Amino acid sequence: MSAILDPAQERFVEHIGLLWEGQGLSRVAGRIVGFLTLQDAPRSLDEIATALNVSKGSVSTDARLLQARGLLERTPAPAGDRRDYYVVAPDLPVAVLEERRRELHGLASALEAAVALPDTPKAVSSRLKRFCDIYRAVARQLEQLIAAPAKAGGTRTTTPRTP
Amino acid sequence: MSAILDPAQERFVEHIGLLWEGQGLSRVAGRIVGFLTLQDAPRSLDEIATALNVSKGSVSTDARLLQARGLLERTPAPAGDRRDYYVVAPDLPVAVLEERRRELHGLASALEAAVALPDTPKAVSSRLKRFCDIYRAVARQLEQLIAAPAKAGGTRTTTPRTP
DNA sequence: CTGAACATTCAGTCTTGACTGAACGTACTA
DNA sequence: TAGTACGTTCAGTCAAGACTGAATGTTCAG
Repeated sequence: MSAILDPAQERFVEHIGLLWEGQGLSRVAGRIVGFLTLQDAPRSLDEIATALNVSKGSVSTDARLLQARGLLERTPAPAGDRRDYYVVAPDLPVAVLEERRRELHGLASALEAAVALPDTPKAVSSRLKRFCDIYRAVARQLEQLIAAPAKAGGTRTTTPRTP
Repeated sequence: MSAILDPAQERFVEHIGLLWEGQGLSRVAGRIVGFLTLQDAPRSLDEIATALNVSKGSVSTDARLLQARGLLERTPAPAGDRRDYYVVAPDLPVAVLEERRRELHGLASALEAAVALPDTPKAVSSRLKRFCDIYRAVARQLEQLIAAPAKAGGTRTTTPRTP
C-alpha cells in the first residue's frame, strides 16, 4: 500500500532512471517514471518525493513535464482531497515510440534538405539518400507499431482486464 | 574541394549536432558526424577542427569515441602521410539502430526482472508485461531492419530468403 | 641524432542544468 | 476572517562534463 521501496525495487527505479537520463530527461524524472511503473495506485507529489528522497519542488516540476510529454497522467482526486495524483500513462511505450518517430522524421527531412544543396557531390547525395531511406523505413515501422502495439510481431497478445 | 562550409551546410551540421546532443553525445561529436556526412573524401583531424572551429584535442577525443561506437571509420592514409583520415561509416544508420536495439533489450529485461519481484500486485505485473511486450516487438522490428536495411518497405514483415 | 609533423593526454576553465528549500500563490474550511 | 494544506516558482548552490591549449608522446625523414 505505501510507497516505500525495498532494495530490489530501488534498483529497478534507479535503472530506469539511468536509461532515461541518457535520453534527455533528468535523473529524477526518470526515477519518477520507474517508481510509478511499480505502483498499483496513483501517488501524490509528497509520496513520490518521499519515496525517491528528493525535494518536492523537483517532483512538481518534473511530474508536470512528464505529463506534458504524455508519459504520466494526473488522476482525479477523491472528493475533498486537493492533492495531485499521478499514474504512469497506460500507453507510455507508445508515447515513447511516437517521440522517436518524430525525431526520425526530423532527421530524414534534414538529410533530404541537404541533398538539395547546391554543389553536392554525387557520392554525398547518394549517401544522404541512402541514410534517409533507412530512417524513413524505421519511421514507417514505428507508425505501424504505434497504430497496433498489441498485435506486433509474433508475440502472444494477452489482453488484461482493466482494473 | 576543401572542407569549408557554406552557411546552408553549416546549418545542417549544427542541426545534426543538436540531434545527437540529445542522445548522449557531445555537441562537437554530433557536428563531426554531420560534417563528415557532407564530405565526399576522408578528412583529417586538422581539417575537421578547422571546419568546425573547435580545438584539435576535442576532435581527437570525439573522433575516436565515434569510431569505437561504429559511427566513423578511419581510412588508410596515402603513403608517406601520417595523418588520420576519417569518414562517416557507410552503415551509420544501421549502427544507430543496433544501439537502439540493445537499449530496448536492456529495458525489456529490466521490466521482466521486475515482474519476478515478490509482492508485485497483479495490476503492476500485467502492466510490466504489457510494456515489455511492446518493447520486445520494437526490438524485433529493428532486428529485421538491421538485417536488411535497404529492402525495408511497406507492411511486409516476411524476411526474404537471405543465406 | 635532430627536427618536423602528427596524435594524444590532461589539468584547468567555463558552461549548463539539476536540485534544493524557502517564499509565494491558491483554494478550501471552519 | 484566519488557518490549513496543497502546488508552484525561483534564486542560489553544486556537480558534471564539454572544451581548450599547452605539454607530451610517437613516428618518420634527413
